[in-house]
Amino acid sequence: MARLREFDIDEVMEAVINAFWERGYEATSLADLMAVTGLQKGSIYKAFGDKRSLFLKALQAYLDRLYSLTREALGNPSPERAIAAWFQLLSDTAAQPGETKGCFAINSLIEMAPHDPDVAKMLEYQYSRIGKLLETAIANGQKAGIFRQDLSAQQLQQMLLITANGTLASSRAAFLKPHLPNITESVLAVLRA
Amino acid sequence: MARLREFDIDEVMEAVINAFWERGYEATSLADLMAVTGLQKGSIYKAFGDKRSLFLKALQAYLDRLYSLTREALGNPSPERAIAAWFQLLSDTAAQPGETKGCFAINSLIEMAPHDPDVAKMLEYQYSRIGKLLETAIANGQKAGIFRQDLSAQQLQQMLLITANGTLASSRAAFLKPHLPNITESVLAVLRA
DNA sequence: AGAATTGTTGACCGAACGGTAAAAAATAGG
DNA sequence: CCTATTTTTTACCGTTCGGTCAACAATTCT
Repeated sequence: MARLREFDIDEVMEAVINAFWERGYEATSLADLMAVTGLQKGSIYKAFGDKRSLFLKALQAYLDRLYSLTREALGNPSPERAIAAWFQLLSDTAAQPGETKGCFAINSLIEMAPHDPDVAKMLEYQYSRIGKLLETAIANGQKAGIFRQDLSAQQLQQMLLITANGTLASSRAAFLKPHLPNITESVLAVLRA
Repeated sequence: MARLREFDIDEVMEAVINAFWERGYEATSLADLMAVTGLQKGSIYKAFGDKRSLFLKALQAYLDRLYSLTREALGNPSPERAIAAWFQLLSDTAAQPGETKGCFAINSLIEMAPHDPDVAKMLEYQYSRIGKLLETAIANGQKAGIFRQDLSAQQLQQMLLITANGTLASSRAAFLKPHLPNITESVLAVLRA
């Protein structure tokens, strides 16, 4: 009953995610967003609301996609392969050769979580649901006798989550990227019984 | 032979460090810096140059102080106590109760390292010199038979550095802080032979 | 064809940004 | 006391910021 949208909303969202991912919220201006999307200011506001709303939607889309991929990886019936696949997933998204985008979630955690309750809540839920998947995989490994049992599944899950955060944070620095490939095998060595 | 400065330059630098530490480079305006220092714009420029120069000086001062404290902690003759003291130091600076400042170095790594070569170089050197101290402490523990030897001192050092990064990054989120106290003992458990 | 509705465009807004310069104030030496 | 020098203050600059609005274009239904 009216004029129809001229752009693909998913394509635009993808471009927006990449922009915020690379430069963060503060350093990404509306002019930048116009450039990467090819849209005018008015169209962006009509479709997504103001800058902050757009950012929150972009972050949520990123988190959902990452959670979905995490579930696939950690769903591997072999606990060891599940953990390895998960770390491989993190490396792939965070440390693509030539780029230093890191992880949109970690970047946002550091830039915004302390001062933006909405961002903090989104991330808290993300860590909660991923932590559950991780703990299950670890507990499976312990039951099978493959993983060490002197530390609880919860404790190991917390440590792996922190290590993952470290990997993702470190992938923002070109000079730390060479160290990252070793991490997966070190983590697995540490997990083994 | 002229008018003398009315403020203590170290006190002002301390206030500037805290401001950039808490909110990052982009989100800290000159108005903010004037507020926390009690100085006028002109005085800031006269004493430290423009905003970027001031930031670089603040970051460098922070890095030097943190390196000095790290050397003390890792200088403990007991390798196990050295590592424990170092993690305790990181916790103390990053996770003061009620605050979520994290680590100025990690915050800057994520916000600026990918786009600011000067910041990247400062951090690269910082990681290099701290990595050396860490590797020495680990190698000492291995020679003494206290630490595991199936992974090289270099590999363990890389993993501990990444884990430290994860701890510091995670301390920016209030909801992750409860997990941090367990990390030190987990790390030590993982290091032991 | 015309009315109603929605998307696109581009000009525009006030506020905040980082940065500058000239004037005023304060010190030290002659 | 006067001059030279440096800091402090204040007003001001051009630019960019996020955000708005009215005019125009395009589509669907009657």
